[in-house]
Amino acid sequence: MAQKRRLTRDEAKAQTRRALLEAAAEQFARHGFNGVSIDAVAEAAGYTKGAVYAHFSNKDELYLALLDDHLSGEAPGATEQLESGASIESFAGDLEEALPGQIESTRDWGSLTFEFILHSMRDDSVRGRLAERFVRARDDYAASLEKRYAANGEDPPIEIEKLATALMAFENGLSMIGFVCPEIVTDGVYSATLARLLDP
Amino acid sequence: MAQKRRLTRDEAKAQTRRALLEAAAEQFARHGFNGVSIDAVAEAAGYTKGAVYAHFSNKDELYLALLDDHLSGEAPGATEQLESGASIESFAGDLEEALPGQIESTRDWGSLTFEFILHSMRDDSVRGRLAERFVRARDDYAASLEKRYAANGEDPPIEIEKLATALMAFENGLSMIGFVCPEIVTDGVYSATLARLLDP
DNA sequence: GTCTATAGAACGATAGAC
DNA sequence: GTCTATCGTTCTATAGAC
Repeated sequence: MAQKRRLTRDEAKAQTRRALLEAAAEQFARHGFNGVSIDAVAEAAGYTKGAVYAHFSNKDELYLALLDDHLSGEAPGATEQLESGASIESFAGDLEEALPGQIESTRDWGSLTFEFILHSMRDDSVRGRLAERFVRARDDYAASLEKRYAANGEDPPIEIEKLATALMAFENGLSMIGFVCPEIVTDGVYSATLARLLDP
Repeated sequence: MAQKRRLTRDEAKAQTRRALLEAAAEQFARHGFNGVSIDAVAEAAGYTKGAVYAHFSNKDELYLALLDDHLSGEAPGATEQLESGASIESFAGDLEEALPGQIESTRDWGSLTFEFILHSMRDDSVRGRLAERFVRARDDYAASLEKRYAANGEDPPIEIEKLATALMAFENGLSMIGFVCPEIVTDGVYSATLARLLDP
């Protein structure tokens, strides 16, 4: 309660909105769209249903607002490291070390993404928005790879865009498997596969 | 109505069960687990709730039965081809050709799978059962690979279990991306990556 | 007549909307 | 906080196979 009267009405409104969206993100990620009630979102944010309906006309709109938020935000990426030009082995090893923690820390983000993917299979407008984001991610990835190989004067083993797609597929797939069945995602799966795919 | 009175009780029961499972598969794929009521499943199959609860103790069990049904019917996939010892390139090429059709034909199953995975992330007993299936699939895959390399007198580029996990991750991830954003899953991504990963 | 798969009403809980 | 809808589940009655 440092400043009790420093927020204008609009600021307070924006703050409430943000709190509701954050709470919704966590709840949706944890329990799924249908598994979450407006009540639960409101309560998690420290408000009541009334606040939710003051900001979003219904549950679907809340969801779409969340999607937009999600899409404009940054995906957790390792791009800088890729471009740094460190050896493939050390790069892959670093990533591997970070993986278990990352799976845990990005669990919400990941399952929210999966939630969106699922929705996108049933709603074409959602699918389109998500697809745009995938294309952008692929292009970013490809650009990083390009830089990396150029800096080292090496040639990629597979055409660069294809390699980027393959890496995205592998990473997403591995994280999906890791959620369900961590016992088969043993030490070294990630780094060995990455090294194998990236090695010139 | 060819034969009105040729079904024994057991036959009728089995037929009902099959009809319920088929209806459930379609409904779940189209609307998601939480988006489908037991009533809807029953009606789609031409029965009522009573029939559903006579065959499955609850909604989760219905879902699990669906999973078992699918997984047991799917096992004979690319396995024989893998073991046949054909060259990696022709093997990968064959699979690639089959891919677009497969993505389309398994679209329903794909979204069901994701639905299941998401569900399993939120329910530990479901997660455990799904994880068992993943382990078995990984082991089967690894055994096929083992046979293949042994037959050709070659060595796998990565420890065989890790390779199997990586392939599963890649395939699942690629099919996921293909659902949302087919434009980045260009021709050759699958076969080139597969060849790269399998090449001794 | 007995048994049981199924129909369908009834119940308690919970949701979204306002 | 209320109102209405709907859900998963349980329970009971019944029709038809044995």
